[in-house]
Amino acid sequence: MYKLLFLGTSAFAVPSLRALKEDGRFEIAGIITQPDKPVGRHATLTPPAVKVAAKELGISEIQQPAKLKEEDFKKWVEDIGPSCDAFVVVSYGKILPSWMLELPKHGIFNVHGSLLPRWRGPSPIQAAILAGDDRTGVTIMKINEKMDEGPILLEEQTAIHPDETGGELHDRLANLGATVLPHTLAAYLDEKLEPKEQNGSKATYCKILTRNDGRLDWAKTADELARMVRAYHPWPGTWTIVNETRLKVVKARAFQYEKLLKPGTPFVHDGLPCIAATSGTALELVEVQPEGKKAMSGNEFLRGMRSFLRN
RNA sequence: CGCGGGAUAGAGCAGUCAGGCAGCUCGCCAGGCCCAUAACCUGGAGGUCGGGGGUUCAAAUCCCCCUCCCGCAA
Repeated sequence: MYKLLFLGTSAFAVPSLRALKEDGRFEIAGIITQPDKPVGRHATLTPPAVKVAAKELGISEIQQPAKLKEEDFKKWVEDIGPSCDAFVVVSYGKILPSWMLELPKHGIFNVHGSLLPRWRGPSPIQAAILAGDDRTGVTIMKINEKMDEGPILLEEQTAIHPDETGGELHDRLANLGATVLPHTLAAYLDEKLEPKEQNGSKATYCKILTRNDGRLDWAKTADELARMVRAYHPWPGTWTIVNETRLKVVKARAFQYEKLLKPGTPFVHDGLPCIAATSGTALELVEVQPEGKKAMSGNEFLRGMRSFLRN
């Protein structure tokens, strides 16, 4: 059995953790995950998804260092690390210091949610949909000192469905990664697989997303905006301001609209709420969520908020 | 005690400030009209106004307490 340490935090990592745990070839010696964090309106201290899953799987050795250079943690990992064959990192959320890379016998491995070197960075899933890519996938790579630049063990492709949201693709890639991770890692550790260096000249990059990135910019075309709504659902979500109130856009459809309206102007077309974009395009608001309200169809939104019609 | 919005018919909302017949746009049911309808016309059913207490001749509306939902922020 290969001895592993698993580093992960969010839901994306859970299927991978589960797959390794349930595979007979590996032993999970411990978990490193982020500290419990205050979450939601009442700032309830909430454990990360990986911690919850680890407990379910009966893994008791769980480390949650706030900083990786913390004395106690460093001592712990330097003690256990060299006895491990490998570490596996899946959406852990912290950059590993170089001294950690040398600890396990055969290195540290990562599941990344894109076909590297395309979409290096922290939001590859949203980036792929936003860019209109028709294919994406997961990459199993060996971590080196540079972010997402390590040699590739395996890439598993999948088509992006035409209406697929970021959340849906996230879940599919999490599972896809989990199905290929155990045998890929085992093959490498068995010395049956030679990693390939990435072609850095083909690299593209994505940045970390915040809620502010979800503000719809009506100077773009409706097609771009519709892709953004799709890519950013449910995180970080997309929104705009209508009649001085914030309106989340959950689902939207782009269409051609020849009348000249200033970008950002709300109007009603075929009984549905729309907003003018640029280049003769407009976005139909299929499903929205006004602040303080639950999500509702565009139809329902119009029925109540008829001030939309004034514009 | 982080800031804020909300709960009224099956859905989305107005009415609350300033107490006085429970409303609007839809949906639903029945009928009519039409070559036709997600159109139009007529009629109808459907409400403990989130819950509890208080003030009042009278409370969706004013006062106190509680529950639940949501936006922001972190």
